[in-house]
Amino acid sequence: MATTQTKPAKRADAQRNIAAILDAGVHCLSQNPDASVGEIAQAAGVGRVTLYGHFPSRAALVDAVLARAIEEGNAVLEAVDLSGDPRKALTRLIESSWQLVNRSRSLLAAAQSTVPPARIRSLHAGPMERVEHLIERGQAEGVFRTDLPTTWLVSTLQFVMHGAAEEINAGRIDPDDAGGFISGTALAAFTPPGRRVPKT
Amino acid sequence: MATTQTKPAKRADAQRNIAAILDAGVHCLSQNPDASVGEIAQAAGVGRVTLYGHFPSRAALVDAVLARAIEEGNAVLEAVDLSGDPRKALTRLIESSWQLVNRSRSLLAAAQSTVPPARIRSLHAGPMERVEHLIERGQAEGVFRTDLPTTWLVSTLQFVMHGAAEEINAGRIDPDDAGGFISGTALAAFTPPGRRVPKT
DNA sequence: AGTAACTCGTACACCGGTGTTCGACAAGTT
DNA sequence: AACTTGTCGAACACCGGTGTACGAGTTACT
Repeated sequence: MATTQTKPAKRADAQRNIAAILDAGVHCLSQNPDASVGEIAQAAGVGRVTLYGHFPSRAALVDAVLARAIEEGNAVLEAVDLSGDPRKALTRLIESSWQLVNRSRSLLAAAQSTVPPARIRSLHAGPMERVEHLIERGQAEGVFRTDLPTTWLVSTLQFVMHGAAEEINAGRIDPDDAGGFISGTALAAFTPPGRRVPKT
Repeated sequence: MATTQTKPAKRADAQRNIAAILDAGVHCLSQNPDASVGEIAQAAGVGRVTLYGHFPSRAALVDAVLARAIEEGNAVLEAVDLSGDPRKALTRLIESSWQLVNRSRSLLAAAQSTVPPARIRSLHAGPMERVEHLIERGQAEGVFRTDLPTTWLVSTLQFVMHGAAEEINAGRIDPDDAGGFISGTALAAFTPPGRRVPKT
């Protein structure tokens, strides 16, 4: 027994490489969801075998990459002020969120074909919860509709953000416009029937 | 000269098989976008070789399947009455559309990885145009917002429908609810800022 | 009935990706 | 300096999918 020596402590060298692989992973998979292990290893400036030394399979790699990306995104989102008028707060949240979504769009596609859906959802739990609470507060204050389930409203916001990302990627809308389009659409969509849609 | 004999007229037998392959194609690809040629052939009750006799490559097959599915959907949509109050008309159109979208969702995913994007868009031109005209009419009559581009509104509708399909497929919402959710969301999203969101 | 069109199964070559093994070598830890 | 831990490249077996070739057997047209 003595000191719980379960951790032989990875060598500094190895840690650097793991980080490089993760970086390369998010980079490659963000451009092509079907990027091969070889490509990623090469982009990381590392041998393919070395990569397998750290990640037992492609699936494990994708999982790790996704997890890190979401964790980072979650950290960014924590900085957003969600107090005050829920509509204003939502706008702020969207402004920060949609770019994250845009970047990791292709990565998510990669994950969907390798990582089990349950795992993906659990990874998304953090960010998800944040939006959900905000929307619930807005509903309680009467500025967001209650005739549709909260979860549907959350989903709707996701659809629109993901869709906007695709439109940008296809060159059909200007990235600078996206934020305004998304919040304009979401704010209107969340307005309770019978009430006026807020201006801009 | 004489009778334009460019068509040796396929044998009846062959036509039946082609139809069976197309049917099996839409069926298989709707469940798994990565369905192999072998699977499809088997589902059609046909040898793999026979399939290759009619479609030179997997890509050509997917293209044909998608084209037929869209053409059929388009025919269904033509029956929808788009006159009268644009909001009511939109509700009707959604009611007919979203189920089509739901069915061919996975098929579209299949196409996206094999058929060039330009081709996909041109296939979608028909249905797309229909929604677009309706929205434009609504904008002209002042019941739909004009502060966002028409194309964005069209896209938004698509996002929400596709998203709803995913939610159903994941078992998170009841198929019977979907139609109401989608039109409720879209109608609110299309309402001009400063005006009241229509009830139900 | 005769002929052309079509189908079928098996078998094959090919490709690209995955995951593993090996032995030589460098880099870090103590 | 000694030793453990990683790294590297090449080579390999394996898998599943695509597309082709062949030859024998059926099915539809006229």
